[in-house]
Amino acid sequence: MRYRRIPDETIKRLPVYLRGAIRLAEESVRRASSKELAEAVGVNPWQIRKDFSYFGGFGTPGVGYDIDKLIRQIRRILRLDVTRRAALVGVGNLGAALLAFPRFALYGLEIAAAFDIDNRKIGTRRGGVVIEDVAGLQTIKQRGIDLGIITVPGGAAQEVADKLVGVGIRGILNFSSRYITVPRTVKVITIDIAMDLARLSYYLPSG
Amino acid sequence: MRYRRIPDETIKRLPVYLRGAIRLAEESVRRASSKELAEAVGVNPWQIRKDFSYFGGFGTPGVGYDIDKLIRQIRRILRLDVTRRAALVGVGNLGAALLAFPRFALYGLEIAAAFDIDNRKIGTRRGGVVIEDVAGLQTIKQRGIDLGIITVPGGAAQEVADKLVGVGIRGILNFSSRYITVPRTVKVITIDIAMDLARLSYYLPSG
DNA sequence: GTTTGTGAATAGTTTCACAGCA
DNA sequence: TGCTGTGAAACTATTCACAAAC
Repeated sequence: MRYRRIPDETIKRLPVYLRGAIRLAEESVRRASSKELAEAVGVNPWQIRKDFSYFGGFGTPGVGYDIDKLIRQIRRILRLDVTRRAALVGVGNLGAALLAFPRFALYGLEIAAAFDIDNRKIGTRRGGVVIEDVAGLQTIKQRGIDLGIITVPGGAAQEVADKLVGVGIRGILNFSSRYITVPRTVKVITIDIAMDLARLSYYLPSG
Repeated sequence: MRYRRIPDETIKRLPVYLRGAIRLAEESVRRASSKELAEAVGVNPWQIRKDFSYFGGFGTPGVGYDIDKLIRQIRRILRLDVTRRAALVGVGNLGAALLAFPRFALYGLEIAAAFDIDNRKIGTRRGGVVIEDVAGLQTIKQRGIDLGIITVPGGAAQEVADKLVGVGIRGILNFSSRYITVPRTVKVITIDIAMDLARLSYYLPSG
């Protein structure tokens, strides 16, 4: 395998493969060919093989992929072999739902702290964490947190992002309705649910 | 403008432009150049101009883009000029949060019905709709609903997708942890929050 | 002078086809 | 024989540079 830059699209698919592999493992599947994997995750076989080839290939010719090994390898590439801790800012409806979200642990993720500005919420418990005043954001780096989740209203998003960057966060998941500006060293992934639903509308047959 | 197939990536950016334009309108901005728009939405100017050019171009050379006209045009392209109605299936934490989500109306979207299998939830009101038994899914097409939102646990996702497709839904937003198989005439957009957080981990500086 | 719209050039991604290994 | 890994080909998307419009 010669070195080539790894396509961003490949990185986007790795969690999809991980999710599929974990599910197969739960169903006690030990081995799968790229064709079988393809069926489980909805990506075609040659795409899967190509993606894995960027990392040297995980499979055995004539046999396929060992599911447990695959899970370990993808976890390692995504740096999820050690549990990643995230801080969530903004415990509204969506924020509270994420705090109660059961799926994070499966991927080696944990929401380890939650912050809000509402005094009525501060000090109360939600899904395993006690909600803190945003002033406490200062402390998150010492607490081993290196991901931020923004679930505040659009108007407050940039300010929160600045704070997160200020305390040394390098990765932000932004659920707010605003585009946020950060230094180039910080990676932002945006999830705007309303926007995705809006996009879906485009594909509908006219009428 | 010669006809060319519209890139999928362009379609993905249209809601981003719409979101940015709506925000500028709220701030009473009447006109913006591609450069100003670029700053507001985080996409570079030539990309914006190219994207708009697929639809014939919306601007005036030497002047820029009229914000109100831009909003109308993008709404029309995304077929959001008439309010789109969606049915949500699975009123758990995430489902309930989406029912209370304020942002949909801005894009001409409305969650017009919610379904669950839990008798304790059925009949109760959440964010403007009364939760119905999933058996009632049969009726949604008559009620002018043509989008589906799946917020059920992974194990039930395919079954719900089949039901939605069975009653004539052509667009599905899938929040579940499973890849779902649908006929080619149906468009599925997947949002897996845990997966996106997992991907974010990859971009973190090692340590 | 300013800013759009777009063909051409560049860059990036997917698909193919098959050599090579189990 | 069956399946992986990968160079090369085909395709798709982004960036550039500038003519045309205001």
